[in-house]
Amino acid sequence: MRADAQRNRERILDAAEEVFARCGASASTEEVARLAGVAIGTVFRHFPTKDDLLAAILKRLLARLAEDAATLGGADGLHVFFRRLVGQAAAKRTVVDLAGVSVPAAVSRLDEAVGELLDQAQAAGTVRGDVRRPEVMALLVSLCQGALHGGWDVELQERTLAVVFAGLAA
Amino acid sequence: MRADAQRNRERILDAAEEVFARCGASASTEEVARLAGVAIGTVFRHFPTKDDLLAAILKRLLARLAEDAATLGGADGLHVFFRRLVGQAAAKRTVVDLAGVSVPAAVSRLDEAVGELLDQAQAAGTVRGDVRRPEVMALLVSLCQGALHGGWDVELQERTLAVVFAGLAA
DNA sequence: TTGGAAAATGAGTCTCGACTCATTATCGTA
DNA sequence: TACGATAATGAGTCGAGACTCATTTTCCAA
Repeated sequence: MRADAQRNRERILDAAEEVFARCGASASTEEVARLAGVAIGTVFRHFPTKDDLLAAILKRLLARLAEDAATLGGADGLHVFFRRLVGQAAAKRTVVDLAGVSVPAAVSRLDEAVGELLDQAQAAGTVRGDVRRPEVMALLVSLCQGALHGGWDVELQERTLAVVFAGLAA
Repeated sequence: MRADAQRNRERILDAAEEVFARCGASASTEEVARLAGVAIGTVFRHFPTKDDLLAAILKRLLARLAEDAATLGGADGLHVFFRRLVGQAAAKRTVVDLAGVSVPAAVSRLDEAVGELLDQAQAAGTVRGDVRRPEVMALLVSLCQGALHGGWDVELQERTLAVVFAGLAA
């Protein structure tokens, strides 16, 4: 790949991440091109359809989240991760919006990272033993959706998470 | 209002409820008109914009939910309501989709009904005393969103709700 | 029964956004 | 440097869906 093409590809991904984070997946490709400083045709050369572009940034975001999760651990790693993710949900609409576009590999990596955090929390006794990964992911996703659509303030978020944490511990 | 106008208004509302439940708020007004058996112009005569139509059915749905909640009560009324609502979330996309369209009065009636259920559950000791209405609503909304976008099966739903119920009780 | 107001009709307008492609510009190699 | 391959450009096409309005139909009160 030529150097200019490589450079533009990066610019487009960065721009797309910002635009979709701000306006959700319904933002126009035109807007992405404008922010990236390239013509609309260039965006479509790199990503033949809008879905391809969405999939690409979703993949990046999920990979970043998995990485982030991997740096956490110990008794309350899972709790920290929950709090962090839910707190960002409103700002990063993208992850939350994208029920349609799926990136199996990236999702499963995140899934594993969360499983790891869960194992550690259970070993430390912060989370009871019969809780399994699927419901933890379900709760995480639900809370992110809820936070995004509900516009929670910090206190409500904390109170809501407190209930869930109590449920995981009880 | 003339009799035929009244009749068509009802037909349109019923059709809209079904169409938006099936396809979400992005379904076209044309589709609603077709199912209602009226011309597109008739829909716009009754509801000048698509948002007006969405607001109208949202109002009906919320009123129905509030009514439904009012018939429940006792120690596990809140729990039954949660299970019922989350179970329907995937089928009734409409309520869940509609972050944008708001119908304050209808929402606050639902809010009150849930508050009533919460009071009774707390009186019965099924839910601990320091839990408040806002986080209960937040959890309810989150779980509906999660169930819709995640496509949960019955077991996952039950396991997820079990964690939340434990958190409310603990 | 009938006159006119209210309502319904549906082809047409308008906007918006995804996507195309002929043309022009840029890169990297020989 | 020169040249062909690769990439960028952006005006234009296309389809979809919200909304309009001149015309026709239906209702109902006198």
